[in-house]
Amino acid sequence: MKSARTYHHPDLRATLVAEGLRQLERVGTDLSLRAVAKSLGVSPAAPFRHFADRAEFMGALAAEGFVQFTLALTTGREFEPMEALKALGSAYLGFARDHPSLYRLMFSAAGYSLNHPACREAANQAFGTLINAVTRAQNSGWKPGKDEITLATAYWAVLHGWAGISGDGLMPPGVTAMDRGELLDVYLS
Amino acid sequence: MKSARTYHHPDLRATLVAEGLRQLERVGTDLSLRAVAKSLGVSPAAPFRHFADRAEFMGALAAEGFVQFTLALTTGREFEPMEALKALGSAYLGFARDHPSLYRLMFSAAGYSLNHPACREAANQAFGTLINAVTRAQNSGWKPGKDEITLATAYWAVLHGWAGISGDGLMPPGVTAMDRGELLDVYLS
DNA sequence: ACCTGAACACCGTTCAAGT
DNA sequence: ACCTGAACACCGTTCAAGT
Repeated sequence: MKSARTYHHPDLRATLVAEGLRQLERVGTDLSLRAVAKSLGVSPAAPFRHFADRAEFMGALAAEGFVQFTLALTTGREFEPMEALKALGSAYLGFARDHPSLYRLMFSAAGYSLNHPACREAANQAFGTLINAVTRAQNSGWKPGKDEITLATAYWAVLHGWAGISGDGLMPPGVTAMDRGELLDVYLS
Repeated sequence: MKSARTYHHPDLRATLVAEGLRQLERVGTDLSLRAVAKSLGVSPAAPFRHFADRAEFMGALAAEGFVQFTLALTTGREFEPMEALKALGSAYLGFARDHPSLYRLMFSAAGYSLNHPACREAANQAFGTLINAVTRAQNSGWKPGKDEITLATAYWAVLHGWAGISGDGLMPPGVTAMDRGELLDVYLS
C-alpha cells in the first residue's frame, strides 16, 4: 500500500523527538504517542522500534530538554561573580517560563528522568553549571564557610520552587513582578 | 441483578475520594477513575454522578490534600517565632516526603488545583499559615523592611523546590541529611 | 435521585506479516 | 532493519435503561 520510498523514514527517531517536543508544549505532559505517530503519517506501532515504551520516549524528550537547559544556563560569564549568579537565576526562570511543559517533564518523578541515563547525565551537567557559578560567588566572598554543594542545592531549590509556583499559577498577586532576578535579592543579600 | 440494598451506596462521593487518595499513593498521579470505581464494586459510570469529569475528581483529592496539609503546617505555635518558622518548614518537608503523590497532585498545573474552587481556598488557607509564621518572625526582627508576602512566597519557594528536588530523587548525595530543617539555616541566617 | 450496561473513541503495546 | 495492520486490554465519557 505504501511505496518503498516513504516506507522507511529517513530518521524516524529524531523526527519523533522533534514532533514530541512540539506536541508537549501544545497539549501538555500527557501527550499521546499515537498522536505523535499519526501527525508524522506513521503507524501507531512505529515508535516502538525506536523506544522500548512511552516512558523511554518521554525520557528522550526530557534529555533533549536538559541539553537546551544547560545551554540557557551558560550565561553571565562576562559578569562579576555575584551578577553572574543572578544572571543564571534569571536565565533559569526564563527557561521555565518559556517551556513550562518541558520543564515540568524534565523534573517529573514519573521515572522519565530518574532512570533514563542520557537524561541524568544532561541533568548533572546543568547542575554542574550551577555549582560553578556558586563556587565563583563564594570565592568572591559570598556565604563563606558553607558547603558549596549544599549552597548550590539550596539555590537550585529556590529557583525550582519559584518556577513551579509561578508556572502553576499559584503566585500571589503582588509578587509576580519580581520573577526575573529580584527574587534572589530576598535571600542572596 | 443487584439488590436494592447495595444499589445505592451510602455516600459514594466520600468513598470515592477516600479510595482515590489510597490509590493515589499506591499507583501515582495517573491513577484511573475506572480502577477506583472497580475496587469499590461500583460501575465505571458511577463516579460521573458525583464528579463532572476526571479533572474535578482529582481536584477533590487535591482539596482534601490541602486541608490535611494546612493541619500539618499548624505547628510550633508554642515556640519562639524563629523556631516556629523552622518547625513549619520541617513540617512542610515532612508532609511532602510522606505523601509524595498527593503533594505532587496538589501542585500540579494540570488544572486540578487551578480552577477547582474548594482546592484554591484550601491552598490559600495553607499559604495564610505560612504568612502568619513569617510575620511573627519579622516582628521579632527577622529581615525587616521586606514585603512580608514576598518574603513568605520566597520561603515557600525554597520549601517547594526542596520538596520537589528531594521527591524526584534528584538530591545530590551529600545533601540528603539536612532535609528536616537545617536547610533553612542556609538562607535564614 | 442514583446506579448499571453497553457503547464510543481513544490509548499503550504486541506480533505476525509486509517492504 | 524497519514499518504496517490488526488485535488486545485498558481508559474517560455518554446515555438509555433499570432500581
